[in-house]
Amino acid sequence: MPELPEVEITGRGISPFLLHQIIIGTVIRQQQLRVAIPSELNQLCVGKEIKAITRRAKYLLLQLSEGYLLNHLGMSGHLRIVSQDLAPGKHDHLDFLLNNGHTLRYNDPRRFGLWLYIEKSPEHHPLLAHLGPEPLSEAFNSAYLLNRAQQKNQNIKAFIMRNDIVVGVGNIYATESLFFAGIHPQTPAGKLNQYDFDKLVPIIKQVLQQAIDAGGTTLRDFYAADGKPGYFVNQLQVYGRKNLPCFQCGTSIQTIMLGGRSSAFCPNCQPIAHATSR
DNA sequence: CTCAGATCCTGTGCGC
DNA sequence: TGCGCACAGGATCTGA
Repeated sequence: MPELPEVEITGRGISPFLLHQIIIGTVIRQQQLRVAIPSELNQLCVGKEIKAITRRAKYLLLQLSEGYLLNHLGMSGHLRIVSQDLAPGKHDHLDFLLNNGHTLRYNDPRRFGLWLYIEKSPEHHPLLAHLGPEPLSEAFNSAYLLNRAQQKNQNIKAFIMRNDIVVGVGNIYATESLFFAGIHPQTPAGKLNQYDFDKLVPIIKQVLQQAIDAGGTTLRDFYAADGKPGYFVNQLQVYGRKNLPCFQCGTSIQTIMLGGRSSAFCPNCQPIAHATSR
C-alpha cells in the first residue's frame, strides 16, 4: 500500500481522531509482524495521551505523554478509525482503544509492517538513525544526490529507492519520476551528471507532492481515514502500464526487473544513457 | 564496500 | 471452476 504520500495521507487522516486522546486499551490479535509487537504493549500504552503524530520516511511516530509508538505499514498495512464495537475482520492485527470511543485499527495482510515502543530519542533508534534526507526537504537537492552518486554503478532506480540515499521514494514514484526526467531506469547512478540531477530532483519532489495533493495512489486497497481513495492513480504515466502506449509518444511501455522490482519505462522517452547527449 | 537476489507473508490475477 | 504460477505499494539479510 504505502509510499511516502500514502503514509503522509494516513497520518493526516487519523491525527484529528487521535490527538490529545488517552489510550485506554490495546488488543493484539496477531503479534507476529516483521518485528513482533511487544507483549507488554498494553501496560506501555494504557493511560498515556497521544501528544503528536509525525512522519519520518515511511514511518509514523506517535508521541505519547511518555515514550513513543513507531509504526511502519510495510507493503500492505492500513490504519483506520473505527467505532469501538465494530467486529474485527481478517488481518485486523492490532487495536488501540481511545477514550473518545474511537479505535485505531491496524490491518496488514502480509504482515511486513511493525509496531514498536521507544522510550526516548526515536531519532537514534536503529531503524531511524541511518535514514537519508526527507525528499521534500532542502537537504535533498541535486548537489547532494550528485555527490552521493559518484562512482556508483548501481542503477538509478534502485539508487533513489535506497533509504540511506533518500527516504520515501518507493517503486511507483521512482518509476514515475524517472519517466518525467527522461532517464532510463537502468542507467548507472554514477553516469548521470549535474544536468540530470538538476532535472530529476525537482521532479521527485513534484511527483511526491502531487501525489500527496491527490490523496495518494490507490492501486487496490489504499483508502484514507475518511474512506477516500488516492486519485494519483489517474496520473500514473508508466507504472502499471506495461505494453500500453506511452502518453507522450505512443511507444509501447516496457518493463524490466531492477533490484527485484518491476520497472516500467518508455524506451523512446527514456533512452539508454549512452544513446543520449550525456 | 557494492550490488543482486532471496526472503518474510498473504492475496490477486492470469494462463491453462 | 480449479490449479499453479508470477507478481504485488517494503526493507533486511546473505553472499558473491
